[in-house]
Amino acid sequence: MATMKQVAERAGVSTSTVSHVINRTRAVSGEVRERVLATIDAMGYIPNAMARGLKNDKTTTIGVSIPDNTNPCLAELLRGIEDAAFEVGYNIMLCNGYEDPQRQAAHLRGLIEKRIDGLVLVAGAARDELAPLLAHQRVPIVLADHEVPDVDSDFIGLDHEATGYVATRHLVELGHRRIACVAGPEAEPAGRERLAGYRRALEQAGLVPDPALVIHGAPDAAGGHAAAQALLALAAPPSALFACNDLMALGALCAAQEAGIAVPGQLSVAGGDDLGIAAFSSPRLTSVAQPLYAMGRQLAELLIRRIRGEDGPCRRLRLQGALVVRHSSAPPAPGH
Amino acid sequence: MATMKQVAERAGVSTSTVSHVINRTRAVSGEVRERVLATIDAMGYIPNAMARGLKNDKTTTIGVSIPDNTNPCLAELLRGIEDAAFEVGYNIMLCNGYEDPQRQAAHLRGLIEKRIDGLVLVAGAARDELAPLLAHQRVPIVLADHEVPDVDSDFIGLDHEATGYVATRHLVELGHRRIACVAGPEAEPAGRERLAGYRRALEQAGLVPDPALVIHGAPDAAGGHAAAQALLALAAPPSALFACNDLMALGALCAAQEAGIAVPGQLSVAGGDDLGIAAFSSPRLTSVAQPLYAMGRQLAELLIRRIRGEDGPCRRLRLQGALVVRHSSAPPAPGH
DNA sequence: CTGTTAGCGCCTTCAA
DNA sequence: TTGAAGGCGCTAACAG
Repeated sequence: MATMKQVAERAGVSTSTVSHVINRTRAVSGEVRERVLATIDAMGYIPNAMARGLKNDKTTTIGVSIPDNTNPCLAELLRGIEDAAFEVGYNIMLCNGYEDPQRQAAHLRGLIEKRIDGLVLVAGAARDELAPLLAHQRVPIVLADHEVPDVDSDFIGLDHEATGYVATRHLVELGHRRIACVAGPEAEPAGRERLAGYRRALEQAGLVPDPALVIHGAPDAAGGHAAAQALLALAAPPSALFACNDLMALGALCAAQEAGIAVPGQLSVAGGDDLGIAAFSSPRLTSVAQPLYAMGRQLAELLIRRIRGEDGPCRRLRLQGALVVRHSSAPPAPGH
Repeated sequence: MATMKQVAERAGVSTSTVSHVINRTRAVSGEVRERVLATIDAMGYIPNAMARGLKNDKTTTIGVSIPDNTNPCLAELLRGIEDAAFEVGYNIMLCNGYEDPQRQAAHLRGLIEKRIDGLVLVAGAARDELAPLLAHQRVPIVLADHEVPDVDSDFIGLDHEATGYVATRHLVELGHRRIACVAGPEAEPAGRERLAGYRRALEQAGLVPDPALVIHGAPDAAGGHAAAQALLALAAPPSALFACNDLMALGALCAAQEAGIAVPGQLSVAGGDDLGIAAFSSPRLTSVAQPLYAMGRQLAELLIRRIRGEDGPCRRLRLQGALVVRHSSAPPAPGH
């Protein structure tokens, strides 16, 4: 692989001249400039970012630590980050943490060795193991969706409480009185907030939340399926159900279909992410769309602004979702 | 951020000693070793991979160029790559190419500047724009699933033809005679191969493929929905349908439900990826599971072996899928 | 067992 | 308008 020195020799100039024509950092005579450019082209010379970075103390690379890129929501977020970063010349180093503190710490260590300019952190797991690593560095960090108590980084998240509220209010307005909630694990903050929104909507409508109608489970299709199954087997089953995320909602749809319960005829279902596939489920799912892609973009943009030296107090942003009504929700059957 | 020189001064030794205790690359007296380790710890020193890489001419980073990390299949592949790479100390730089040659070329250029040790390329778009960039470098490359005519890289892909064959044969064995195919864009190699497998299964069963039963469309849920709609509106609609991928199959399920066609009662549906959500669609989807995660792992492992100097002829591997029968396929209704 | 030294490829004063 | 030279942080001969 050609080096700048080789280019310089071949073009009969000094390396500093080559450097300057590449970076347009000082005037170079037209003739010399052409010659240098020509030999760069002929040799297929491409600057070495390691050498450059060593000098300038930057890598134009940002790390992204997320629980699992396979989660459709995170995939969308990741895409937003990559797009925004690419537009301003940054690359993304992807790290799947799987909620495993050990693994996250190992990843972070690697990222610091490689001197990433900044980090987007979707901190699923505890941050305790990360603290010692971060102690001596000053890597700009933006937190995505999951806040961390004792840390003063910029934060952009979703308004989960509003999501639960909006979805549930929709069901209330349709006329439902017995509305269940298919919730994720109790330990998960996002799910807990959505559940809180669900409760607020009920209370506001003068309905007393029935504890039997809230079921916690794995935040995936299997969890939603199991929860819905349990709900439908109740002596007094709900006429509507809010699932804290779309995967659970889809699982609930599956359970209803298998139990011979018509959706939305006998059971209305609303989800909470509006995944792409939600628009084509059977029936099409009513959900609350989350601006994940936009959030990814904003995360990257904010981080890069910080990297470039913008200071000021930490930002704290909560992005709003938007209810999308489709065919899985309707007024309750007369009897209910 | 502390440097090795600072550690050396503080510990009262030379930088080479520090280097050697870090890399265990020559004997160091126990006492000195302890002292160095202690000050490294105290100062929170973390080696600079740029400097190290500049010296050793490597980055322990591999680039991954894929069309779109949001595609569930690619997300799974990506996860496999990241996992396998992480296990041996490599990081992943993610680049979404979106089938855009310009963008892919820009990404590749950036990756070369950063001197990635190797590249996993899922070459959606043309490789023509990449060739000039690669001309002067010798970056190990492994191709994933999409072959490139005039290139001699290792290749690991899926056996799409077999996928189409297996899914279709399953429908044939169920007793179906009029079997449609919901295919992706004609230009897409993977889809074309699956379609070929579909045809082979029909011919082998002595059935004459009816051109009216093959519909090309966008390879997503919307495309599958539209195709199924058209199929169901036919004077002589099919009693079964093979969708080249799960997203299309899910779209087809949606279209059938909306048309009041029972699945599998009046229409059997089989897909081709076995996405996670396929296990919980309504009804649960019969599909052909693809070993995407394993493929990602193998891709990374092979690439890293090449990076580490293993030579030998180019590998060419085709991984097999496995039929998963669920509730969307059944024998045809007596009338058919 | 330990230190000195010469680069890796690039940028950037400082001189000319 | 151009070149020479030093140094970014680290590794690896080469000497002791």
